[in-house]
Amino acid sequence: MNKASLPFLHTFVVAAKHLSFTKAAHELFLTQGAVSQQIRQLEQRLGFALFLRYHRSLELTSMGARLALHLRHMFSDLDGLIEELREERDSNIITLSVMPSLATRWLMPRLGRLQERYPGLQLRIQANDREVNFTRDRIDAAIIHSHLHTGSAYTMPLLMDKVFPVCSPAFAEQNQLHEPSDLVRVPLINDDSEWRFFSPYAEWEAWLAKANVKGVRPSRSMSFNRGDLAVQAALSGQGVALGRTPLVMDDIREGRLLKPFDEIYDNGHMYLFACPNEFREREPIQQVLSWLISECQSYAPEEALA
Amino acid sequence: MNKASLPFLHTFVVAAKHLSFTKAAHELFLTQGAVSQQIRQLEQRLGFALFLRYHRSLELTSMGARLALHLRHMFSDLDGLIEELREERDSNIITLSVMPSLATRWLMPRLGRLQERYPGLQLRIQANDREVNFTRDRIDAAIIHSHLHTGSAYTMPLLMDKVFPVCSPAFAEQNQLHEPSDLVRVPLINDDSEWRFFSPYAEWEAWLAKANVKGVRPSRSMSFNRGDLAVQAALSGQGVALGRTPLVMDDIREGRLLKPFDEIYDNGHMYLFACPNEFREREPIQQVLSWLISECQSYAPEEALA
DNA sequence: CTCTTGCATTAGTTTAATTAATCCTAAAAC
DNA sequence: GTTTTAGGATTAATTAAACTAATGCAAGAG
Repeated sequence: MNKASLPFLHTFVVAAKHLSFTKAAHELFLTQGAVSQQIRQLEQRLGFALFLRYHRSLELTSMGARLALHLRHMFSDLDGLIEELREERDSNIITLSVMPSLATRWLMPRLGRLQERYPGLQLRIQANDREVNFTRDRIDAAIIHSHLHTGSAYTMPLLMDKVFPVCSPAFAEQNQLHEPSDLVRVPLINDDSEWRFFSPYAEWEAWLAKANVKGVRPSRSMSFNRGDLAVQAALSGQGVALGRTPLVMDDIREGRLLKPFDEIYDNGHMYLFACPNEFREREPIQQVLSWLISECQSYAPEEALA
Repeated sequence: MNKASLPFLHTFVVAAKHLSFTKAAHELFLTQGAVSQQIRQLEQRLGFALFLRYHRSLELTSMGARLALHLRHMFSDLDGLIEELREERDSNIITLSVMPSLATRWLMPRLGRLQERYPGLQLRIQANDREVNFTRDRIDAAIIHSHLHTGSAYTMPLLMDKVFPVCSPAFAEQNQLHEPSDLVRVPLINDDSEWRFFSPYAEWEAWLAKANVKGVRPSRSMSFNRGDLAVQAALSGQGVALGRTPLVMDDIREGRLLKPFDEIYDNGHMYLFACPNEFREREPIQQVLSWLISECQSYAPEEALA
């Protein structure tokens, strides 16, 4: 295939539709001669005939017919995609990908304020555990859990992700939790949503090491594959869960959860806003981001967990 | 989509591959400026950006990335099809579509002589009941069963298709079949491969009417959905089948089947060779056709059934 | 601070497609 | 049988477009 032949293919499709160079020329705002020449050149380059020329009529060869069919679909698919991409550009609907745990325990309770601030904004939340891929997925932006910089996308830090045990106030009272070594006596609730197969208890182990606790085996505990379920279990007094700041800050501030020890394990991760570089300037993206930032500042985790 | 943008799409794919206008220009034997302009124009016409330009590097926008992906597949599919069509043109392998009944009872026994005559010829028989469609199917030629002219393809009559009862000699003897009305006493074998739902016994009824036989109900007989099976049943003495000339001529000539009555029903159909007009001149098609014609002449049904 | 690299831009050139006019053929009309 | 007509082929001349080459610019490397 020669690149130069490409526009001729369009002419060919039109000619094949009409089975007439004259009519095709009219549709394409060309002269009959131009169409005739384009088709002739195309046939030369392809190496096979597309039309059978009769007295005053044309017929597609079987190759020509198959090529025309293919091209019709090709062009309409291409038009479809371009139309789709154009609509995307104009759309006010932002699709935001968020991890399910953060979505339920942090984003959802706050979404009302976003609507208050930007009533025209249409946000679609896509709760998803997969790592985001802006090329593959139809996503405008995401809140990701990662180190500072990730790939080529634009990122903006939102929330520090620190890790520490939490439980319900009643549970702490009942089990006399005063110092980390008291954990030996109680059920530990684990969140294995990340690194599930490689090292499901890594965070507990890291925290226990930091707190210098020996002899506690997190593996005897109950385990959930979603962070919010682990918190939920702690809330209902099932045991001690390892909370991450954003997932438990509201509950701690409002007294439903308790942070019985001071030790904090900082895994170096954070929650980041991310979007393709070229989306950074889009108004609805800016609105979402500026709202997220103000939301994170006014309810800073440090404050809540002091 | 503008027709004029089409060649630019190719440039875009190459530029997206290299993420460099300079390298793309090199691959395309153009200057860097030409690529730059093409991409700019393309972006204008599409209405959205394809690349993010940085200091000394490019990045695809998410729209650009999706478009590039689509186009890569599109071009490779197109190349694939064109390659396929070219191979077809050069190929010596002829695919001939034939109805299964004619294939087994007429064509197969003769194919040896074709190989003798044209040892280099490669023939692929595609036994198929569907009506052929040279645009849809990958078929070079066909033997069809029809009236004289059919559509726009090139056709050449091969064999008259006349219809008359046949049975094995032993069966005729046993059942004393002398005149058509004797059929009242014996099982009739039906071939409902055509018109199965509309009027499965049409041909028997037509023949019986022609022979002026009353009171014979073909519907009580056994029925096959393939003409060759009906003949096979007659050969093995199951009853009287309605033979069509080409399917039974060999068996009659060699005494395995008998034509007990003189009446013949001519349904106006015939077996025709058919191929797309543009294939008429291809050497292997000519060989097949000339062999078919000579085969039909040297073993003319009239002769065999005199 | 200078050099290099790579994209953008522009005016000018070159290439290629398009037109317009004519030719040709076969079918339809007369 | 002759004429007319319709539609594709062909050609030289025109026009439009793409491309080049040169320059500018900005950022990162040395």
